[in-house]
Amino acid sequence: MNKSYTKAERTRNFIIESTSVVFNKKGYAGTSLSDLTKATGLTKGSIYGNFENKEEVAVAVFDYNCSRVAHLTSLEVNRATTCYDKLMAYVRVYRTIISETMNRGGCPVLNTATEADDTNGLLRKRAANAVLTWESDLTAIIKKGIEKSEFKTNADPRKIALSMIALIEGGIMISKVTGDVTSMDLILNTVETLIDQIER
Amino acid sequence: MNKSYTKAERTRNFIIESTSVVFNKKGYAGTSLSDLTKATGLTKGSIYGNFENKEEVAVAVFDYNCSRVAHLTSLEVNRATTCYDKLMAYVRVYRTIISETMNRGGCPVLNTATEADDTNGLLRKRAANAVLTWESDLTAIIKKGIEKSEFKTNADPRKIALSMIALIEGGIMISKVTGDVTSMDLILNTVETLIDQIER
DNA sequence: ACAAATATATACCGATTGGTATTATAAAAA
DNA sequence: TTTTTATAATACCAATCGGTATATATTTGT
Repeated sequence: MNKSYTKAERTRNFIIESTSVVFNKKGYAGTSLSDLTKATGLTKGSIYGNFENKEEVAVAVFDYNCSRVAHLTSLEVNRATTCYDKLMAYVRVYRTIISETMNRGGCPVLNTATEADDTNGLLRKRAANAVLTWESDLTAIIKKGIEKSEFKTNADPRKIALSMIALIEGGIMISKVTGDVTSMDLILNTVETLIDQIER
Repeated sequence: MNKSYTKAERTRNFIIESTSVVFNKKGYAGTSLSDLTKATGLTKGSIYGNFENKEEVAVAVFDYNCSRVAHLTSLEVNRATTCYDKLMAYVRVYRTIISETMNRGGCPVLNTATEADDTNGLLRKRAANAVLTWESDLTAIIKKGIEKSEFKTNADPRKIALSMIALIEGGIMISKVTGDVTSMDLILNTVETLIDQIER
């Protein structure tokens, strides 16, 4: 009975997965229902049988796109033992996934944040939450690093956390729009320097 | 005869100025012709008498929005005498205009880059060019600073330039989506540190 | 295997999209 | 001031938009 996914659940996931790239590339306003039927091979009726409206698909897709990155990140962060290495894990992850990220339309957080901040409250809140969660994850690591005397006591956790996020997101934007991955590489070097500088 | 602007030129500029915010907030795909008639008080016929299509308005608006920031920046940069102070001028400018930038829908380069990179070649190229120009402006200042022995000889101009841009653009995204200006403030502190560290 | 329940496809809806002739009006040149 | 030219408004176009009611398959529990 509940040993397997129901048909609806599988279709729902299928819709989410097969529209995840088109939504991330074209954005919420730029993606039409016909884009969704084209990407899935399903009809409008089938999509609206599993989702209330276009917005609900977009939100589910945003969550999915974020969870993909979050999964890879937590995998690498949890593997690291020291706080220093946990911070460096973020750099490693983004060095690894930058090419794939660019092929999939860029960072979903950046894309959704810039599109939705003035147009769609639901998506804006979702993107804001992703940023704030990321920030608190990083500050937690830095604070613990200070406690464990890995990091200097005068390090500003929020400043470091926000600067890391800004560098990574800004770097994706630059590399993506210019089509030059070396930009991201140099910017990630700066992130490493930033981390090195709070080491005791 | 050419002492004043022709009617068409004035209308063109009027359309650009009065749609500059709505385009920056809603994006290219999200802005409809009816948004343009609403913002201008003009009719479709009038707009299409001065522009070929919606894309041409969007491109002109992008140029206008960029020139606004570029003007303020060059004013502050040209006032500065040392290369160190020229770099710091960027921080001063963004500290000053962050609130207004947020009210006007965010940074046009960031917005256009993230929306157009996979959807609109013309706008993508425009945004890419804005980033590359900004990069070369900054690297020129840093290189000159190295020549003049203001900056360390081992400073990597492109790395510093790209990191400054990434921090500023990422900072705008974070502050805008979370509605918290203090984020941008802390991130601009990191930009200052970055500049301080290449000083001899 | 068979009903009941669920999921998908078909066909349609009014509204809005970007865009265009054509008509009316206002500005420039004579 | 009149005539010519350039500009703006009106009215319209097919296509597409997001969304829905209904009919048809397809799962699912029995």
